[in-house]
Amino acid sequence: MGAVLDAKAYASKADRDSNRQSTRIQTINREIILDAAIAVFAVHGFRGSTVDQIAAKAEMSKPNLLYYFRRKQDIYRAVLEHTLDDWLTPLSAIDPQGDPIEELRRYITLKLKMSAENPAASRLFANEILAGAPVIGDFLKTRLRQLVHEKAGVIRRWVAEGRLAPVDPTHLIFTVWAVTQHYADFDVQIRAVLGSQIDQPGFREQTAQAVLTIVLNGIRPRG
Amino acid sequence: MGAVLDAKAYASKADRDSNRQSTRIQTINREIILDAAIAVFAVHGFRGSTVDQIAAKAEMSKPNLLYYFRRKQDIYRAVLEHTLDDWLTPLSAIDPQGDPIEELRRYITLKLKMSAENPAASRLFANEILAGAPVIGDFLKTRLRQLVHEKAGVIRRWVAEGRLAPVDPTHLIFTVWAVTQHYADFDVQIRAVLGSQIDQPGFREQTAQAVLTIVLNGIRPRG
DNA sequence: CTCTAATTTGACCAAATAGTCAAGAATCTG
DNA sequence: CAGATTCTTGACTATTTGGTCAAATTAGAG
Repeated sequence: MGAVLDAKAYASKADRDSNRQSTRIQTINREIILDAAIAVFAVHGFRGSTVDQIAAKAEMSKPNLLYYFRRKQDIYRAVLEHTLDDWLTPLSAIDPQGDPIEELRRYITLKLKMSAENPAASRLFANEILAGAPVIGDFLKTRLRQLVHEKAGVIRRWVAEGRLAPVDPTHLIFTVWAVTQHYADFDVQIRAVLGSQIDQPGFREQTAQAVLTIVLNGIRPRG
Repeated sequence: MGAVLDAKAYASKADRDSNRQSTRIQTINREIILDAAIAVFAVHGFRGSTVDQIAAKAEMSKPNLLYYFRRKQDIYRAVLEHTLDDWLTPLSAIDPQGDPIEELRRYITLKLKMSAENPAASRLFANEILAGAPVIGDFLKTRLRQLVHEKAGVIRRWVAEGRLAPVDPTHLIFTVWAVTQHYADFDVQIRAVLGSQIDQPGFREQTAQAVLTIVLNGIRPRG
């Protein structure tokens, strides 16, 4: 898929030195920085995060970090860029030729899995959206919008063919997003309510089962 | 219900002067400040918001604002306190004696209404939770936890009596929270995807209808 | 109206923060 | 190994930010 957000001038000193290929150290350190940055931005958002925090988490001096990404904004954009594609893949993968219930089951399961395995990515988006989507706003209005319209069309066709109960396709997609995001973003709240049982093996499967029961039975056509 | 979070020393100069009653001006200005503060904190969270922003939105000088709330923390706590009770009321109101489907329909409808009418409150919580619930953590682990356990018990009984399809009660509550919060917190994303249709009259009813269809049909026992 | 207490604010301070820079250290290339 | 390049960092600057304070203004009680 490639560059999702508009490339912004030059991100670093290394970049500015013509478009030479990245060195080994550059590759390693950029990865380290992005990993540290997503953890920090996910908790406090862009405004609430500091370059020092990211540098500390990356175990790197601040000037060194700024050697790879000249400005805080550049780190932030890079992190979003780095995560955005992955986030859309599950929806893209819904297959119009497949079995409706099976496709949606797979979609929900995959989304829940991603939320569980990479909650920081989910929280990063949540923060960006809460702040008014200053960086990914255009992306939402173009790429995301188009993808949702496309997949809503698929679901609408399934409904028309009687293979799904009558349901508003867009709101169905929103509902799935809502629930899957929730388990990542509100993890602290869920932990507070459930206590230790969240760490028991099988909790994830149990969650998936419960969500699938609620959502799928709601859209499955009555016998 | 009263004080939800632990009172923290004295919030303001006025408070410190013994527990004299609030003056007219105090009442007005505290209200103005809290209104301004919720709008600011809802967008950028605690760390990302500045006292100057709040003062500007309240059309008040910063020292004047700090005359009513001595520290940024105090404003933040007051805003959360001010909102927390309202947020729980709908769940509290679920009546074990009522009709299951009717009770849940009312709960979901009310939650959606609150999200639509006061999205800032919803986003304030979202930010607090994303930041790790530093302030309301205790509240979540005590009051919220207890309330959820109680209402989960009610739902479990309904299921046992065959008045609801088999469903995990806690996950059902989480699902409802997820969806209702989503329409407030991710408003920007929803707007980006739907475009202008979100502002058409009847959109809220349409949303409620769609959500109720998905969730309720999923838990309604099959004929 | 007068006196007191409450309210308001300009000017200020210390700490935090984004970002710079020059010089030293490590790495790579031939 | 030698020279060039890349990488790293201590020390620094300008700006932002949370919070203070004394003095001026306004509101309220009698």
